[in-house]
Amino acid sequence: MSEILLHNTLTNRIEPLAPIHPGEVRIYTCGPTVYSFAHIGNFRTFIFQDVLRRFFRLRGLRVLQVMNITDVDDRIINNATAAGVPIREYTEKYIKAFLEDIDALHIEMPEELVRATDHIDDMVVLIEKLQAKGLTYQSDGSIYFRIAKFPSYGKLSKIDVSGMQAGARVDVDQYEKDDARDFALWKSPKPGEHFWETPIGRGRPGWHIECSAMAMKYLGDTIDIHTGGVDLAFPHHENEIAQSESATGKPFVRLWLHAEHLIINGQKMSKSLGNFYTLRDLFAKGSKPSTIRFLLLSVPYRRQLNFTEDGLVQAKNSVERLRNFVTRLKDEQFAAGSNPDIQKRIDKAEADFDAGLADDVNTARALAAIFDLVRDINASMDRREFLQQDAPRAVAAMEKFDSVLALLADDDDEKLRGLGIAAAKQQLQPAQIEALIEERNASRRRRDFKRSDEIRQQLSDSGILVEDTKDGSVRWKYR
RNA sequence: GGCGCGGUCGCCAAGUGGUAAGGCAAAGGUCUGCAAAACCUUUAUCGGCAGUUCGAUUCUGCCCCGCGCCUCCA
Repeated sequence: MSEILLHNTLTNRIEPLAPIHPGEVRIYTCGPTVYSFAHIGNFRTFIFQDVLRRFFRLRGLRVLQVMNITDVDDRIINNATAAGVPIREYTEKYIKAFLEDIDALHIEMPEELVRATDHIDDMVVLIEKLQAKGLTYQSDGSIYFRIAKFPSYGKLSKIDVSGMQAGARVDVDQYEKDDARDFALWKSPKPGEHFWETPIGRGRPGWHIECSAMAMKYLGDTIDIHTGGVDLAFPHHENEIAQSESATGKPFVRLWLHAEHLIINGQKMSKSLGNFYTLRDLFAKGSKPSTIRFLLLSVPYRRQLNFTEDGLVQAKNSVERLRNFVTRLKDEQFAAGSNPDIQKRIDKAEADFDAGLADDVNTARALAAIFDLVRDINASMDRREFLQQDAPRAVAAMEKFDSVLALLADDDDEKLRGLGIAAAKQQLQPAQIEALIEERNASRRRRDFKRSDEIRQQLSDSGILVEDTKDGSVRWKYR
């Protein structure tokens, strides 16, 4: 097996993965800020890191992934204040929604899902460490990190910050800073605002310190991989580096992986353009979870993904093809024996799939390997060259692929129902469906095809596809 | 202006210095009572110009176009 290569934003090169702890990859992922429902772009990033961790596991590596939940920031405070509830209460519903969303998309739970507000003490300790080293200063009760004390500032994003001036396009944050580039580690409370009483004063943590504190607490001073959306490289990740490396004197992260953004019909997603979608929006409009997952993972993560209606249709049909194939493998009867060529073919597909993912998570290549296999095996089944012993092997290969892709389980309907979303057209109960199919079977037996076709049409109108198989049995599924 | 990404078949998209994977869609066939599924066949010379080379879509330069970041943002 080839070594796993990943693009490192820090060096702008493709580099081999070399875990610090042999056999275990430690990953920190910037999770959602729970001031609202996560949008579809967020999930592009989360699905990327899910594919990444699943691939590591397929390779036999252990994964220790930490994802944070930012449950305190300006928007949350403002919204909670407006709603007249404590921030913890305000964020609860969005955390719950987030968990439901990732479950619907088959995104695995990280080993540690941690909330910022549960780690205030850790952040305070880290800030104190920076204070002790003389890297900070106070202003109006807030504590800032002095960028000038960290000479390599900018190394991740390659941004030359020397030209940044206060007032220009830089948020002066309504506080007095010595240098526009400096960022807040700790913010003093505005009147009426929620605050924590700590040794470094009253207030709340800055956004960047939370990730540094939690990442190092759970993963150590130097972590293997840190992921996030491209927009986070500056300033968020840059600031994480400055804080963490100043505090420990060690490299903070070995590999920085940044997922490109998703755009909608060629335009940036934004509320003002009216093209801002949450997952639930798309589900409500009829998309299946598996469709979204396929679409979001089908384009390699470092490539911008243009999200379109057309793309949804294509993704849906592609998933269908994969599922149909597995159904055929399991349902069809094959002649006894095994075909050595088939095993070779499967081995090749597995090797290609692995090589694709090992090449900086090239999901397009990995998918091509699968579709190649699907076509070849379908053809060999048609030619009767595919034998009984081959079937379980092919199924096992598909399951192996699916341990990374997670698209085959036909549980879309169940997931949607779990979210309280059911397609309006699916009004028939399973018992009614079975009854109609039984009537259709009877019609067919007496060759009353007019009646049988009527019934199929009726079911079709309710979103149910009826298929007659070669062996005479009939099966149905939601479309 | 700085930094970065991209422009490959109708759509999505991989890829290599020696004439281009895969998926979706479309058309025509095979199969089917009809469908569905599946299979077969058909459909590109890789934004433009110049250069390097025996040979470039793949390297270099310039240009055009799209997008992102540089301020909160996955």
